[in-house]
Amino acid sequence: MALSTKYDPTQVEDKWYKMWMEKGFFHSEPNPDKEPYTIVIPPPNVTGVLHMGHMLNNTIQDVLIRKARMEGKEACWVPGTDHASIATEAKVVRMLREKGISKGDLTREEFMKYAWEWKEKYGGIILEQLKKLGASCDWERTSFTMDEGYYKAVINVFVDLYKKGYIYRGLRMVNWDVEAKTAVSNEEVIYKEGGEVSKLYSVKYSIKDSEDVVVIATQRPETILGDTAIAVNPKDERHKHLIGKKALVPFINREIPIIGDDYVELDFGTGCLKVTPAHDPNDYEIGIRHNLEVIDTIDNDGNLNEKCEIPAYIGKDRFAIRKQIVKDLKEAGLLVKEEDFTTRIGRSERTNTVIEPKLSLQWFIRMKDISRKAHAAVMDDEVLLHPAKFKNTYNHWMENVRDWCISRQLWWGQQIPAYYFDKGEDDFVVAETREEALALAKEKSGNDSLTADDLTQDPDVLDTWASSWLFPLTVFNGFDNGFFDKESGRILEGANKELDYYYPTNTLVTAPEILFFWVARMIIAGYEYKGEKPFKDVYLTGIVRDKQRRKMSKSLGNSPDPLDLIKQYGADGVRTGMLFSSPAGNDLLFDEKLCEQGRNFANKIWNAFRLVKGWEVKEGNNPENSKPVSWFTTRFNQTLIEIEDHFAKFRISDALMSIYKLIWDDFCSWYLEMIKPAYGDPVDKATLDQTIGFFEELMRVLHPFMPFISEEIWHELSDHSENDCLIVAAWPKATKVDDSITAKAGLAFEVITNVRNIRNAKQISPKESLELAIKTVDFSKFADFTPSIKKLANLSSLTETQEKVDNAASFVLKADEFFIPLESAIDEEKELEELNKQLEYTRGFLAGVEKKLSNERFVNGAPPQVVEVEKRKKADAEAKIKVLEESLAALNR
RNA sequence: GGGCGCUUAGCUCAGCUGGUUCAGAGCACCUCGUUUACACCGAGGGGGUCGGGGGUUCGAAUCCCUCAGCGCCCA
Repeated sequence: MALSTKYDPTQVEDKWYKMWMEKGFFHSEPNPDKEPYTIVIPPPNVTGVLHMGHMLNNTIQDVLIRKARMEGKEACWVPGTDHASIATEAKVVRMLREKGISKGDLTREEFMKYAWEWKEKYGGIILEQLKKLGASCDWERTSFTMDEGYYKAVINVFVDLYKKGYIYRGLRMVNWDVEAKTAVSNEEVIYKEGGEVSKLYSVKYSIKDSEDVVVIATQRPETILGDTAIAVNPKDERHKHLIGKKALVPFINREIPIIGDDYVELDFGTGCLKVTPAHDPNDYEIGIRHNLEVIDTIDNDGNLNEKCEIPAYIGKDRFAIRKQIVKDLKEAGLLVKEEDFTTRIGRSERTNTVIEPKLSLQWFIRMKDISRKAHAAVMDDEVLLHPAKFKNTYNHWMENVRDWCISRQLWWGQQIPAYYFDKGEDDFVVAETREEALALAKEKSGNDSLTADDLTQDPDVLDTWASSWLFPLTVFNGFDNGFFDKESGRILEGANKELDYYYPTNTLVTAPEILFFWVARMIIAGYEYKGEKPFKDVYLTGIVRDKQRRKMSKSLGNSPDPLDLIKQYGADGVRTGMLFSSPAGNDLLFDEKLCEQGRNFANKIWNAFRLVKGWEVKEGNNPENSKPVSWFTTRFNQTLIEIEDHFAKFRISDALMSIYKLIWDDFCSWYLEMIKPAYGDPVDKATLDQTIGFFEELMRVLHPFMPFISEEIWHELSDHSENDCLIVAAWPKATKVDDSITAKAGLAFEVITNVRNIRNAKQISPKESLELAIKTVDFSKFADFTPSIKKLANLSSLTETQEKVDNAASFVLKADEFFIPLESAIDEEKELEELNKQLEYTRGFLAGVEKKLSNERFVNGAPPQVVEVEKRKKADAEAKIKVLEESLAALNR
């Protein structure tokens, strides 16, 4: 059999993924005999394609779920996608525009048809791509946040929260596009680089019952008529005497208070700020702080309305009025100054029109009470955040939790189930269906003649997070009929087999940037509806950045295509590369070299497999190999314990590094070299069986990280029946082993390294065998590994000596002296130099230890074992110094 | 402006409640090597007074104070 010296993942990976799918290894059903282990995927946006963040995130989830599966748990990883209302709607609108269709020309139903078509076409891309990565999701459970059942769940919850009094309508500043006559999200507002040229006007307001005036600076004089205060900084010596007085709005002479507020910057404009709560987000905040009146003078189409109180302005465009009012102010002698000014102006991505900040009625969830349990859960470690530093951040957010605005002026999403039966602010009802709404509306209005046609459903949809916060409940149909009790507003216990079995899930793996948007809210929903946390552990990954620390993004073009990477390095290589440098919560500075390292690792494993597979076998055993075998058994078990510890602490990259070193260093560099038969010789059956056994154990431990190559080698190493796949093989359990052998092996390795070092220093070929003589009081301690030392250091003999050996290279370990006789004369000069260097270092070391030991307070104060260690260090150093001094004396003779 | 966090080898980072994991790992680097599983490799090696200063302690990368620089979140 001629196996390639290079491992080729392309064939192997597709083959095994297909096989795993066919055999249904990914699928889970509730099984009372097994402990469940559940992960719900952070559902990727339907608009997206796979990016490096997904790669990292899903690799970690796959590692966890595969390990759990091997541990014999009922492992269930639920995949899904998120409808991402803003992003998706923007994409669909753009797609339509390219076709020459404007959203405004479509009915809601027509638009939704296009949107669904778009979703069907592109919405599953990421999930398909995840399969290339090896993600072992239970694809039969794939969920989408706008699925029929999911949609209903979201509506159920809205109605329920409304009934419980958590939902209310309130004012909020939105970005209003006066041309499209719609609110747009922050993401859809474009700010031109470097700002836009505008003017800053200084305008005189008179002060009531006084000859004084106050001069304010404004960019938007057309909003003067909506002013409800003038603010100055209370620290401002120039103006603070004005606080408490009243100013008069130009032309209409409305009295407005002069207030003090820190928001006002002393050196901007005149230091006096006109406050127009209806037309500026900051002014709105000031308005709330000072309880100011809100006067909305601009209509939805951008024209001034009757609230401006000046008939000549009513019905005219805001920018026309800006010109007009500047002229009027000038004529009235109220305009003090007019200067050029560069400012940040937001324009609508869709229409390029200047965004009008506009107050509108939105839906909110009152957060304080509903989040109380979720807050405590994290603080009390009921839900564990990894790394724990995020507990602080979480605490801070929860303590200052703000009400959540859940309405969005969009169509793609769950339409808010509120129905208006008249124009008044309170003339609405909330119900799951129009029929129920009608009944409620009749009752509320007292008008029994209302018909379904008289009801108008709120056109807005819910924030996407207001659906995805239900994800861990909804993927198990938590709100379906029969499972959700509408009276109590609780999910029933014992009714839903799946939810009862899988919930709470075990681990959530996600990015810290959505700790509040998503994670906190899932915890809130979990306690509100199930009375139980949604997950036990939250693993927060870092952000994948490029080498310049920039976040990898498509728009920057600094992100490699993950599928290209997989083609180049194999999924195993890329997974390993992602994990190599990603401690929890730390950003990952991605470098393709990491994937290369992963690929090289796969190749290393492959070649170890080729070696073992290539040996001829003879019956019997080889006693010389028994110590190497016990040594590796010990190393394996020690490492396994280490790995379990890393996993318990969610240190996935450390766990991987432990395996990496176990395979590369311990198994390949030491163990295989020790038991390897001479070229052309067969291996004895006992050693081969042991070695194959080790290899299989290594593949088990490797499998969660590199599922493909491990599965491939598993089947090639020995005969496994068709269903005996590594993916469902048992995870090894650490057993108690003899640790003393590692010290003996360690000594042997040290000897080998020193001999090799001498070879290197003296330019002696590894092919040339050497003799080694040891001057020691206990020669027997080398016995166990003598064959290994001879083999790996290429020694023709290893003997004990009572005397120093002349004309030999030498080295010292503790009190033992090692001699390698050389044919050519040794360079005494160099030898002296080397010995002196070592002596100097050891004397310095000894001095330090002695200083410590002569300190009475150390000897009395430190724990006995610490003092003991120092004493041993002292003895070792003294012995070594003695040997070194003797060697020097011999050389100087 | 409020809050959180970071600074350890050229790079990316470990280092939990102070003392044998105490100065570490991986990568990169340097020297030698086409030897018989692997050059996607092997053998060996160099490199940091743990951001600066002060303090607590017998003992500090680790605890406290302070200064400097950086990052993130919220406004």
